[in-house]
Amino acid sequence: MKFYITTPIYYVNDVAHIGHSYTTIASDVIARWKRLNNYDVFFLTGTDEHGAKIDAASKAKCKTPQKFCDEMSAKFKEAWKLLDISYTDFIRTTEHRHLVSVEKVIQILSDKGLIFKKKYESLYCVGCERFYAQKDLDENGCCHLHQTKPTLQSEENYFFKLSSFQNAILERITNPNHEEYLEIQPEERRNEIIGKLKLGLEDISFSRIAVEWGIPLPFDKRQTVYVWVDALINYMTGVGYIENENRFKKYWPVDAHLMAKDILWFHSVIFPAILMGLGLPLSRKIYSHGFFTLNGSKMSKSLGNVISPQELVDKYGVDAARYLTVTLIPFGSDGDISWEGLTLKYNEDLANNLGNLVSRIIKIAEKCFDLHVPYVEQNLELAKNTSAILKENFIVNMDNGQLHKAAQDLQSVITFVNRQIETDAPWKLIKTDMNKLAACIYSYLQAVDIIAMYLIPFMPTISKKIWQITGARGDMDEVAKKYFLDSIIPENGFSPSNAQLQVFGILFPRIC
RNA sequence: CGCGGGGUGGAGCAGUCCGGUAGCUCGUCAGGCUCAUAACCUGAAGGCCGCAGGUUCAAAUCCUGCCCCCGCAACCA
Repeated sequence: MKFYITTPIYYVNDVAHIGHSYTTIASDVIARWKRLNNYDVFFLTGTDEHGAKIDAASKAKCKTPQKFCDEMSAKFKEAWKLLDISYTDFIRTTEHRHLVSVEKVIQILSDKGLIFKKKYESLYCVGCERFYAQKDLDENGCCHLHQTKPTLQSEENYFFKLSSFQNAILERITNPNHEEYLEIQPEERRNEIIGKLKLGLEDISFSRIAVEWGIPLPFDKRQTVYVWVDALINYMTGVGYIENENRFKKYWPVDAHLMAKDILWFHSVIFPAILMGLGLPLSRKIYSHGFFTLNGSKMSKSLGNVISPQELVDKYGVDAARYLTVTLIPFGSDGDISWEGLTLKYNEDLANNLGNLVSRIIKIAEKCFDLHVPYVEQNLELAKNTSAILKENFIVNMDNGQLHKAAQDLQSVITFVNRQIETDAPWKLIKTDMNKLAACIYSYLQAVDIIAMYLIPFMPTISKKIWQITGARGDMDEVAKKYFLDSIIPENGFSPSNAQLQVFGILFPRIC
């Protein structure tokens, strides 16, 4: 089975901050989870590089737009490398393969009579280089950003007959039985889209005359393709729409789009309309998450309160940074983030709970058996219970994109093991029953192995470290794939009796 | 009457569709344990579930009305 998942392409007028990181890490976690479940995953991310803003930004820095984009795009790649993002391909809208796709798409839509020329007159803000409706302006009729009065300008553009798709889209979004049902998560957002759709759709402009930094229309070189086709089509180019037909056939359509709520409308209305216009199958599912505020206020460059991937990694390490970013706020709703909150969660979930669990088990094994727990009996009871609890909750939550809930499931299972240790009281067994002690430690190791396997999507490196610490056998990914396929625990466990345990120091040092 | 989201113990949230002991994490307090990263385990205190009506044997949950907060502009995923 194939699974095609995407992040949005990020606009290169900004460097990666925690918002970009959130979407990208969440996608990566899901991608890794699907791989563990034996899916053939294609994971696409990339950068959006055309438009007037980029043109202006590059000129301000005395660079050509292309050079500017090369540098900014490279920064995103670096950030994703830092965060251990396992994307399959990275699409840039300035690449040749994309140019070819865009031209093709525009041509097809035009050939089908879905594109037409229209002259219109509207209020144009020179500073923003865009048109505004009266309702978008402030009480004095000025642009919010520049505080200047827009001028009345007319422009002749090519328009797309979006309006003719209204009913078709509505049907596909509202009817779960439709063969091309497009699921939108969370439900509140879905309702919002449906409500808006019912108000009616207007045809939208597909080209710009004054924007040079873009792809020229194949049939009118004086105009460039506007963002809708230029950006949304990346999902097609990325899997080989023109240049690799086999790959495209294999992976299309998109199974999951992740994005923040601001661009949900484009993905749930405009993109489906384009796809229908092209006669291609629609995407299956859209997950839209909320925005972050930092310490209660909006993230903004001018306030200087953005959090960069580098800062997060410096403070918590890659794996913890990934875990914290995607689990601190509920998926779907807006949430507030602060360094205090991040550190609190780090200490609770990772240092006190997960890290300490591994630590207490290994230390006792070191003390009593010199990291070599002898064969006594294969006690798999705890592992089976752990497995059963996770199987019931974690899997459902992951499939619904509820990453924070899946993480909670892991935490409660760690608590479950901690309780078992309290009940067994191995520190008493040291004095009374070394055989029982060995059996207990053996059982803890198996449970930890299972927890580690579920942890792989969130913490690809540390989960493997735990696998080594417990002396588990085999390539972790392979063992995990087998385990997730049939959820059977091997007869003598993942970490066999007499396995050589390892001491790695403290996995997650507490942070004050 | 623009659209949407939200108002639940000190904080942050779940529960609301499919009415019936109000749950989770953190914090606070008390106790236990000592293998562990001053960690872990147990227990307790603390809420008239925004307000007012209504339906019902029974409402946080359904209905009606009202109040308050936030997004739908902006350097943003």
